[in-house]
Amino acid sequence: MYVFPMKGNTVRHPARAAELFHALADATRLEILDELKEGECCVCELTDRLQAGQSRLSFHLKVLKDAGMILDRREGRWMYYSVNADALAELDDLVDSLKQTKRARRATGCC
Amino acid sequence: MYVFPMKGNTVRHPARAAELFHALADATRLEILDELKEGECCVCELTDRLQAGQSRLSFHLKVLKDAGMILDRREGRWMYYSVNADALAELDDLVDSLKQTKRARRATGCC
DNA sequence: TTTATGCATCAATATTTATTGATCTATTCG
DNA sequence: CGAATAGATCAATAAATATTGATGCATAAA
Repeated sequence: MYVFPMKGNTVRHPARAAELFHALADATRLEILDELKEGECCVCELTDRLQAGQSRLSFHLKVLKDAGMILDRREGRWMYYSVNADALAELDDLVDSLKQTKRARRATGCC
Repeated sequence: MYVFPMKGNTVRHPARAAELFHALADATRLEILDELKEGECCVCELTDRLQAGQSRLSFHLKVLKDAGMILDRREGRWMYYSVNADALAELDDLVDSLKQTKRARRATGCC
């Protein structure tokens, strides 16, 4: 399981980077994120919008949540999910690190 | 299989986005990319550097190549692999699109 | 033209991930 | 309280991925 903050790169944290990318490596999960980024939303609303079964969505929501991509919040009997902005920032860092050579990383003193 | 250019976002191309993220969703493949970004490199050198079997590396190199993440070039009996800069740009676009709301996309006229 | 090398590909297997329907839990409302 | 609802979790199965060793195909050297 991940621990924030995870400022860093794929060299130092390949397993964590893989987990984050894995969470994004599924069309259903990307569609969930596309819904959530419009604003937080409960599962029953997602089942309507994405025409997907409840247990299927719960499964994918769990993958996203375990990877830290989304946050959840209970309100009565509803669970509201939302995109985790920290994870998006982490993703930016990871993608940047894919572009940096060792030399560049040494230069910036990062990792 | 992907087709460049794939300027766009996860909303329009969730399957392609998933393919690209999937290619990155494995620690071995990330380590391969970390090597390749220092410069192009043949398989036999990767087996040394990553202490991994040849067929295993060939498998992962194929995943990366099919996703468009890397390019290959034959020279004599060696295959040289390198990072595909276009794919890194595409990845940037995808990550950006994860952050954009529909409203924002409409505003920029992108997709 | 034989032999060796680099690497792709295959076959078998193991492991992981995804889907479906069923069940369980928590919460709310009568 | 009991009934209804939202959603997590489980069990069974299916499907996709990964690993290993073997085989095959080019290229190159002898």
